[in-house]
Amino acid sequence: MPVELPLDQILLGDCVEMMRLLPAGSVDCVFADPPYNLQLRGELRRPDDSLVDGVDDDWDKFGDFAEYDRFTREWLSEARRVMRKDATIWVIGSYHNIFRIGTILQDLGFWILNDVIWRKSNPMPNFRGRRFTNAHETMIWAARGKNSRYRFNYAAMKALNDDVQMRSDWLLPLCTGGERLRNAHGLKLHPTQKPESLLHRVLLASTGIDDIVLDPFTGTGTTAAMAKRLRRRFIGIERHPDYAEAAIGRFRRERPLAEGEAVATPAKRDVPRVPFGSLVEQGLVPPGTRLCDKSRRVSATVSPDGTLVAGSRRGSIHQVGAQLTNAPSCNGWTFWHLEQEGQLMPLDTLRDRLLAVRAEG
Amino acid sequence: MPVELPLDQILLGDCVEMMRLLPAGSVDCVFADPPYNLQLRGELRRPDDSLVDGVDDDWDKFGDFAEYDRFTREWLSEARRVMRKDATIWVIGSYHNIFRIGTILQDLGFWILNDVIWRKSNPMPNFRGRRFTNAHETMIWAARGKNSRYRFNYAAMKALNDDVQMRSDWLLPLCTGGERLRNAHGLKLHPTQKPESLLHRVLLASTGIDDIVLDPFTGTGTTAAMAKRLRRRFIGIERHPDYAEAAIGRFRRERPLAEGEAVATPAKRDVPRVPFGSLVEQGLVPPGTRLCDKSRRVSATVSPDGTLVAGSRRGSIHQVGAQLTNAPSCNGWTFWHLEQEGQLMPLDTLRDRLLAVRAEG
DNA sequence: TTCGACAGTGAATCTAGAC
DNA sequence: TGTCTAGATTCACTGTCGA
Repeated sequence: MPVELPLDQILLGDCVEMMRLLPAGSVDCVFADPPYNLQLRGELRRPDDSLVDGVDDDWDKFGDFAEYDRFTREWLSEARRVMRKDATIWVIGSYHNIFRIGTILQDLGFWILNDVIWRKSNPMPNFRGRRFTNAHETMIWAARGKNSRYRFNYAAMKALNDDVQMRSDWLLPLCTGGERLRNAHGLKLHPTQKPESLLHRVLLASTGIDDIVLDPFTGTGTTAAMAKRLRRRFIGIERHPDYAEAAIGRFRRERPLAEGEAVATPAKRDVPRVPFGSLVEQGLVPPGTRLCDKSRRVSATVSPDGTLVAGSRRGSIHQVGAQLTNAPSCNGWTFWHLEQEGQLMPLDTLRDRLLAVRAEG
Repeated sequence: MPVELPLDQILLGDCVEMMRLLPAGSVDCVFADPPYNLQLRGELRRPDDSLVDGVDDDWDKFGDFAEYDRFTREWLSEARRVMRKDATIWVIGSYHNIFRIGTILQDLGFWILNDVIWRKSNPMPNFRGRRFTNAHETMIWAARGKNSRYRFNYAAMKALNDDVQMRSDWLLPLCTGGERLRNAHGLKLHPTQKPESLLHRVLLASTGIDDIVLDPFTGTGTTAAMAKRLRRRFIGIERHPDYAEAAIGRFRRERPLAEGEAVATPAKRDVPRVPFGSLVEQGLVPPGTRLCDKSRRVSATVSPDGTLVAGSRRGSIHQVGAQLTNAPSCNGWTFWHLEQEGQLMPLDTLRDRLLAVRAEG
């Protein structure tokens, strides 16, 4: 058994084998982004006929659920051994694998603290229109055991979120632009590089300065870079020589923030956007309601999906308003009115009411 | 075996036993809000409502997970039997139980379509400041099997969301105010009554008018009420007499939307088909018209029989479009454009016009 | 320099109906 | 059950190029 921890290094090799070389109870926090076990069946094209570059790498191929479960149990068991009693672990995944990971975490004795939703501000759309846009990924945050006295930097999280408690859903963009590592041909080096903002928040929430962070699936080293920037210590493991090399270079280039430097970058405020459909769903404008314009010249009926119907016309509040008045465009929020106690009230007013209620909550 | 389905009824009893009485392949959609086995009032109850022995913190013991898993496998297996081949199921839960449910769904052969996040606009804050505010619940939406040709009302969902694709994260408020059922003392009747807006969206997304919806854990009957309002058929099961009674009363009081008012935006596939030839016949696109793509890179001439000719190529608008772009397929309706007053207009727009004229005539 | 048009792209389990 | 084909299907953002 080695007595020294390989701090601030990225080890090349299989994560289970490499973790076996680490002493028990030696790390404060684990962040893991394991293969998702996507099962893509064929090629997918965008409506403009361009090809989607899907994840078809060998490292994401598993025979069946049993094989994936075995793999998951193995690396999670080893990670648990390496964790201090009060350490916590983050695991990120999608619906393909996250349920299996959550189950195994619980079975191994981890104590789930939160499931945190990474809401992507710019996800890939669903091109075939057969499902909801897959616009999020799930992270499970768990302590080593039920009685762990884990670290949660409550005040830092609150400060980061305009002085209200940080919620379990985080709105963050994908890793794009200059942050994305590319090879000599300009192609992305890794198909699933995570954004720095995500790891920044994870480490800020659950670790302290000089804490030891382990990432058993380092990839291109986003965790490594953020750990160094935030003055945490880091141990990385990566099986792929190309990824490991890129991560090592990235880690070396990264500069730690000056000691004591403010590290809280405020969260991007979620701009409230209210589709007309929300007013319908939430009962402020029930389906079947009759709307009319200010002068009661034209009218239309509200459908359950928030469209208006007027004779054979159906469409959004804006579209139907424009059609009925033969105008090129129309602001349905101010055009359409609701009768309440003999008074006509524009939809706009109702929307303001919904926003006011939300702001209170 | 009964020959008649107990439609628009709420059955009092254990959901597994009651589902056994239903014929296989008989329902179109299942919505289930199973018990979480949270520790309420210091008691931990098993799925069969028996009290867990000993201290009140036993949920982490493997034995209890095993018991919950057994219960979950049982009711999900029975639900699957009752589902039509193309039916879908929704299950809602939190991090306490949703990972186990997701794993078992997959193991039973269900095919996950989305995990949908209900983001609560007004969640309960975290009082101890030891975790992130638990501000969401997770729903899993799955088809009965991998090859199910399930229903997804894409156009209705898009309309509901201001004409952009509905995402997998939904912002909706908790069930409060007048919607919340209360007993004679003004106390809430059910600890986790779901908001009507949530079920409104679920049913609008995944069912059609007159579809049969099953809710094996009816509780106070939000699914029942929304099914009736939206003119779906309903089968409910509830074990607790107080809840069943409340749900039955609520279901009886609920009024369905008028026929037609319950209709949402139809899928484009369901709109009457217009052959391109009829645009030619009716003079909207006279024979000899020159069509081109959006960027005017390729062009073709319209024949009297509605085929296109480009050099030596002749065929349907789709075939010629595909050939000229070397694409495996092509939607001629959106690919080909007509020049009108210097502007390029897709054939799709002309088709919409023809349909509108027909509807009025 | 600035602006607009256009092209490119991201962890994706992505068709339906007739024959 | 398979085979064939008509035709349905995208959002937010970044970067480049040309005027």
